[in-house]
Amino acid sequence: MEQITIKEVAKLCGVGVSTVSRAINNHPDINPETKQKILDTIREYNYVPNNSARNLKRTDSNTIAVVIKEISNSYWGVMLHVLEREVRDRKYCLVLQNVADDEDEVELALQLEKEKKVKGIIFLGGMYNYDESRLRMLRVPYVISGSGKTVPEDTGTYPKSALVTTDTEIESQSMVDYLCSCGHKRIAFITSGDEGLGRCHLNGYKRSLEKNGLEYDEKLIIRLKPGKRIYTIENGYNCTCELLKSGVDFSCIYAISDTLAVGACRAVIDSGKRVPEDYCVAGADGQDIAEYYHPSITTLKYPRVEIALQSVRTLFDLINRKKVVKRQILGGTLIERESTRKL
Amino acid sequence: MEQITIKEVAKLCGVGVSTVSRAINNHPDINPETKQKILDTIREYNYVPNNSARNLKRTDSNTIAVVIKEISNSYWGVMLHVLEREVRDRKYCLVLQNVADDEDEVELALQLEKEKKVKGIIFLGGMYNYDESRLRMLRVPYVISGSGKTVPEDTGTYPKSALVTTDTEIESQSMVDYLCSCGHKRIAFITSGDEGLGRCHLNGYKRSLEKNGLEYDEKLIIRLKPGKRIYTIENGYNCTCELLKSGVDFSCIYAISDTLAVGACRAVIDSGKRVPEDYCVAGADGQDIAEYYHPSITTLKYPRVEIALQSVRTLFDLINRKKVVKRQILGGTLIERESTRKL
DNA sequence: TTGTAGGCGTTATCAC
DNA sequence: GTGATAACGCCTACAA
Repeated sequence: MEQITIKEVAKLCGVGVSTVSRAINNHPDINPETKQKILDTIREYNYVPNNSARNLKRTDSNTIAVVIKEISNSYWGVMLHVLEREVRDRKYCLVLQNVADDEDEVELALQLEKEKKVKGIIFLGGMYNYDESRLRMLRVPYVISGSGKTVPEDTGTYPKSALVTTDTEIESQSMVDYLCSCGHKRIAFITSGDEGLGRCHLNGYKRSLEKNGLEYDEKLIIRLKPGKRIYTIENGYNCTCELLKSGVDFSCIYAISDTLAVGACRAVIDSGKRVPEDYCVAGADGQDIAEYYHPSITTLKYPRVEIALQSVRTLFDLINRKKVVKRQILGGTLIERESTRKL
Repeated sequence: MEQITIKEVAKLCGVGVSTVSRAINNHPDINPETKQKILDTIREYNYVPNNSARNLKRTDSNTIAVVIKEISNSYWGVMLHVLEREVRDRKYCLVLQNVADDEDEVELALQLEKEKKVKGIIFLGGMYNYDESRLRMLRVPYVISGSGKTVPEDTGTYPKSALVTTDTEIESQSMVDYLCSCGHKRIAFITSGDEGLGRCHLNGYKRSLEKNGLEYDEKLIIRLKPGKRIYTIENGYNCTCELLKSGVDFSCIYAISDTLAVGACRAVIDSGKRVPEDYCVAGADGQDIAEYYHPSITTLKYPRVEIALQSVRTLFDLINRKKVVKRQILGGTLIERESTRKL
């Protein structure tokens, strides 16, 4: 069975290629009968238009690209779901592009733009240490969603980019503030060892300690090695086990993701201690599991659905050349649950 | 800043387009100096080849497509991660295509084949009620991974497809067998209401009851409405709450995913009862959370990494026209944990 | 309402 | 080694 092209469909129907094209693309100027006949033939011979050829010719492709840092992270789940739905509601297509830990998201976005003639791009995760000059080369609008600190200034007539995210540093600071207010003086901190997100969290942690007049102790900081799959329960479990074994004194563990916090809880439980009686545990990001774990886990609930929603809306505003807010910082909500208590 | 094409690069360097093409594609017959000069110019002017045009011309694109039923399901996490790595190790690219609950995966695959000239396709999830005649139209090799019951017979010279999965029905049956062996006589069952996976699970459940001489009671069956995001903790929680309120008599809950089981556990706990003392809970699929939940959850651990690995290997074997096993059924492992006990 | 022809950006096949 | 040039499959003026 060979590749069937528009030409052959035309021949099969005894019409010209343009007529077939018109039938496919719902152009108005076409005889309904011819159209029906063509559509039937297409069905019968299972003709599928070649999108590469289409994109080569067309200026608009009605597709939105989502570039995701480590797609295997469960954190993106709902967000992807929302994005998918919203984009589909607007009659656009979605293409997903994973970017591995050692890949450059901007480079991939540049490719995508050329290749798929995407109308816009949403960056999910990463985007801390990007090359701004490369980023400027993107001619399509884009939104940095759920991470990153800023977005280049506009140079053209219309705004081309926007940021929709939480402020990691402030959020982490508020969590540590809360833990301090509970009476904790030595808070172990599980964070990512990278210079992007991990650094922001750490800054927030340090700031809070300072504000609360507590001493910073490097021994309480656990830096997860950058590399694949940092935010796993297993990681949280293992490093907490080590911490417990190390004999370092602490009364509370704060992890920068709920999955890590789950691991931390289990490690405490397995060591024969209790949460929160012996050690308190707090997480961040607000995944479902924090709510349903036993004990339920105190966390910072990031407004993920809201972020996803605003990202799509903002992207379409950019596409439609409307005014947009360049930096939307959405606040998280600190949710006290069973895993923490006042000392 | 305008789109720069290969033509302009050629002009800029004072060479022909074919020479530029050779430089880009690492062809051997080219003067290293010219090549360097071209590469420099490309860098300077930020030329990015248009992949649509490439794909139009090229016969091979060295990309593998993964078609995923509901990508937002956390179950796929590790598998995606493995696939990504394996494909990259073989110097191929990966494109991800989500397929929503109401979309047809085969249709999307057909598109992908034409558009991206993919060398092969891996179907993740779904693929129970596909249109076999459409599936046969795929000319590239494909592997149905982690789900589905069978794969069409080969018609051509070389095998074109393969199946790598667990046997859902048998797995579910073995879990219910186990629960029966613990002394449970009334096992509530949380499953998906669809005709694919949900049906297979239900068959296994029924078979086991029969084998163990137990009566099937429709009141114990909770069918989650097909639609978006079935496998959420929240779903498991809500339907268990209802079940508990309904007053139906049972001693054990078996849910077809670990996330559902987590929700079930929490519902039991919130109702003031204990797991496993008052109600036993078992899950299936073997996600991390089942191991780290408190209590840890008895589950069927599907060999997800193994399935992903075998899927890639098999796909590349198909691509390279090697012999392959058409149906690889990998067995799951029943892991007894804290959430169940002998009555 | 329909058909013809040119071009989109690239690669491959030729000559040179 | 290099440079024209013909495809690749589609869309869209423009002509009929």
